[in-house]
Amino acid sequence: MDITTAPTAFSALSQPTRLNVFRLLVKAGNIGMLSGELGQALGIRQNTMSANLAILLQSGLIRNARNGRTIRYFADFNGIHGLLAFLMEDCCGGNPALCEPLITQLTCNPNTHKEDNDACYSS
Amino acid sequence: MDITTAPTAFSALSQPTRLNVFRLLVKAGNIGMLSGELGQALGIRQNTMSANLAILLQSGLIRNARNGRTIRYFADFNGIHGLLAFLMEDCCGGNPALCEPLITQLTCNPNTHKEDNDACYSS
DNA sequence: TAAATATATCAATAATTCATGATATATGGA
DNA sequence: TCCATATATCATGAATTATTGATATATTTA
Repeated sequence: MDITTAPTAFSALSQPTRLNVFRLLVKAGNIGMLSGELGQALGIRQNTMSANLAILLQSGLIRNARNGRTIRYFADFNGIHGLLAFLMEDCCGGNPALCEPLITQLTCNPNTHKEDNDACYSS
Repeated sequence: MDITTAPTAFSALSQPTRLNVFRLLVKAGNIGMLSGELGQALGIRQNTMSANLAILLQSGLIRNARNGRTIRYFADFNGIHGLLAFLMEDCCGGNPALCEPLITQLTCNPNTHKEDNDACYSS
């Protein structure tokens, strides 16, 4: 993530439908949601949803996987982590070593093995 | 922060100059930077910088304070925290109580009293 | 009060983005 | 092979956004 790619990612989140989609996918975690489910949940027409999902995909904040006729979308926690780390770089008075693990915890990643990310799942 | 205000904040970060400004202010912490310093640091004309600062101000991600002829700008860590908390709401499999303190730590707030926010400053 | 400095506002044009209707592609089932 | 389902792509017009030159406002100093 750098100054050329980060604005694209923030732009992807700057539109209400796309932000709603993203938040639904964050909540859905590694279960994800189908394109049609997202459209139905948010009351968005098919082609509009498709176009907005394409913009989110290109931003690196979500990913997808086809399964038969359906395509399932997921939040991409690696991409989210990269974006937030870039945004908050050198926060806390220029001590990135301090903030980095906090960002990692914030964006706890259901795509990784559970044992790599216990903070996300332990009580 | 809600679905009507968050897109405005992400839109504010979706433009390279404004994202550079924001990151400089995050690094500057409670020292902040003058409008003119920001323009000089980034090579941006005066009125363009003023317009972009106004957009960031309206987003709630930065704040300012006039001091004589100059106006000093600061990252608004309360606003940042609100935005990221909204973005990542119910992350980690729907356990907001788990993620909330992580977001709080991520956006450690130099505006608050040090003793309220030790994680940001202790080694 | 007049000049200088720092920043904001205005008006206009150029560029970008958005939702939509129509259509195309991909897959599965009869 | 034909049809139905799920999703993507295309072209277009409307709306929004960005930058710029010019000018205005606020503050300090002479």
